[in-house]
Amino acid sequence: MPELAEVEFYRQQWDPGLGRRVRSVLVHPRARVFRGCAVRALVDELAGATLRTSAAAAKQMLFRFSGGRWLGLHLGMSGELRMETADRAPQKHDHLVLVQRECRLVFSDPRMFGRVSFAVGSEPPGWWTRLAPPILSDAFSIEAVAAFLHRRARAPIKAVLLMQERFPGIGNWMADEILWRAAVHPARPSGSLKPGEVRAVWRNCRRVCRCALAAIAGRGGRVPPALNANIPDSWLFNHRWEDGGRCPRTGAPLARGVIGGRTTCWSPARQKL
DNA sequence: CCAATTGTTATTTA
DNA sequence: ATAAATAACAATTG
Repeated sequence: MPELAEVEFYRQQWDPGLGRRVRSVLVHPRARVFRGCAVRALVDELAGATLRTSAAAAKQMLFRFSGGRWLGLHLGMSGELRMETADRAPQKHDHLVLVQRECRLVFSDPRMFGRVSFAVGSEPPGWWTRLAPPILSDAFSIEAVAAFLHRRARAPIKAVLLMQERFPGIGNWMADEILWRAAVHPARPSGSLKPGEVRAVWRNCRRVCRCALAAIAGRGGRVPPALNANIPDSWLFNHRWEDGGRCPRTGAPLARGVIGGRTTCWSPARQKL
């Protein structure tokens, strides 16, 4: 599930643990989410460390602890972060639990497409610093987008929007939302977009990221009651899975199909091939 | 039993 | 050789 704004939402779930010491670490060490991770070192090094800061970028999260310890988390398809009371025992899919005095910080992921990583050092790990420039940064320029679409000219625009090396944090629903707003059919070859359409895609990448962060991750620490409770019905988001769903702008029926290997929803009335 | 799922990556195909 | 398409990963739900 988690894309850019959901990842930021889940990052905030661990905020109650900031500035507090980790007393012990509970893991399911054989779980797939630990592939490539030194679980033993993670458990030994995080026990006794204090959670200092956290950050989210793209679909990644990075938690910095005292002593130059870094915990990286990716939520995959079904991951989530929760804060639980101190006495609550880990559930079946709770692969990593940081036990603090007042609460427990839980990473849970039933399908285990997510990932845990751990590193020690004075600088953030390379996988973090090498992430593509954020869509809401100046580096995400229309020129960079146009060049990227040109290089992937034969691939459907829907598939290209899912490429994290240029569109960090965009996932299936955000890609559909962007193309719907830009009035571009998801199956269009990227190289066939006219300059005005490239501009519309670029602009709506930024707009959807900004609006999704405001609606899902909240502002100034105000956390929404439920993950997607604040998404307006004027978005495609609330209609894309409805049976007989209709385009909020035209009222015409929505279409669904597999494009770029992913289930895709679009409004044929707005988005023409 | 079959098909579906808001992600990523290795492998195969063109 | 490169880019695009496909399969695979795992668990759960309808």
